Amino acid sequence: MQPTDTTPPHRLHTTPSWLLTQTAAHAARLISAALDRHHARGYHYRLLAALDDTGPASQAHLGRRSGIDRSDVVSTLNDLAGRHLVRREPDPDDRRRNLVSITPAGRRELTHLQQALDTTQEALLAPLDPAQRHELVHLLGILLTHHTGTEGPTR
Amino acid sequence: MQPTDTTPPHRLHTTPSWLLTQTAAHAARLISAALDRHHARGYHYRLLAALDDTGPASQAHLGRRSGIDRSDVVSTLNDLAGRHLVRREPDPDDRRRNLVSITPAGRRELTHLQQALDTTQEALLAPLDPAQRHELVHLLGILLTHHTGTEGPTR
DNA sequence: CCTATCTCAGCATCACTGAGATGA
DNA sequence: CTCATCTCAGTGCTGCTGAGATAG
Repeated sequence: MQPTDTTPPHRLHTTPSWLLTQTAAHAARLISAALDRHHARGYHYRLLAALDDTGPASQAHLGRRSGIDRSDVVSTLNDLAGRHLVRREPDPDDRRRNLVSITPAGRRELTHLQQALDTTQEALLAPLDPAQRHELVHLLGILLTHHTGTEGPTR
Repeated sequence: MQPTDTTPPHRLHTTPSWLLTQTAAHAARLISAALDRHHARGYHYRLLAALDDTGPASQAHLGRRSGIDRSDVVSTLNDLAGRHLVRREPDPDDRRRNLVSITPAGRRELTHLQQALDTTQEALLAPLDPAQRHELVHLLGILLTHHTGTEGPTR
């Protein structure tokens, strides 16, 4: 076995998209591990957070707010409702809709998840000083608003 | 439909891991679309690039160099070999191994893919000026080396 | 015996598509 | 009729695990 085995090719090492996806993959691993300890996945957190942020909403609305596909909102909500973390009721004003709201238990669970994720953010950004963290968030924000504005915002 | 429908929750808008994974998702979309026009996927490019960078190698070595799982190297190589972009031959010195090398056609294909990806990088970073691009690459590089050094390097 | 390599089969998360049923 | 909503089923890419066969 050669010693220089796991070195990534130089070509990739300076490619922005490579750095981006690799770093994101590491972040996702950290987050996935943290959520796993609470028997949750990313979608669970994102829906609970969206509900807590904006109050009860229809599923379509929730999906748009949390960036989760309409189809995945359904099954994730099935999970959450099964654990009594959210409540699903028909909207009296529009019977096509389900009005989804977070339960007290859901809010408690969200608090736990939030704490776990805060710790994870810290671990993720450990090697950066505050100014660098701010700069990173700033740059990513520019890219994200540019591309969400350019591509498919509503979908 | 309310006008403020697709606004992401503020909680997520300043979370580094959220920005990271969202931006990476957009990058992946762009890249996937670009590669699709050449009937390729990310794994195809990464293996061809690794082969072109480091010359013929065993599959296990290739997997480590390109960060692709041993299992996925196999099926991706099946694709590439089927299109005559790589050649697989038994290693005379170690009959457990396949020696994989890139063919001239593979090198041509890699050139096309590289051009498509270069264009995509440009589109991805469009809203950033050169200094900002450099800074982004710098910051991501710090995070990546930190976490690849901390977590599982060999695996 | 133990380890490395190659291969196949399967699972998981995230993202997405298509289609049907219901109701506005 | 058209459109939005909710739901189910299925696909795809990336990443990973387990197990078997082969060979060092």
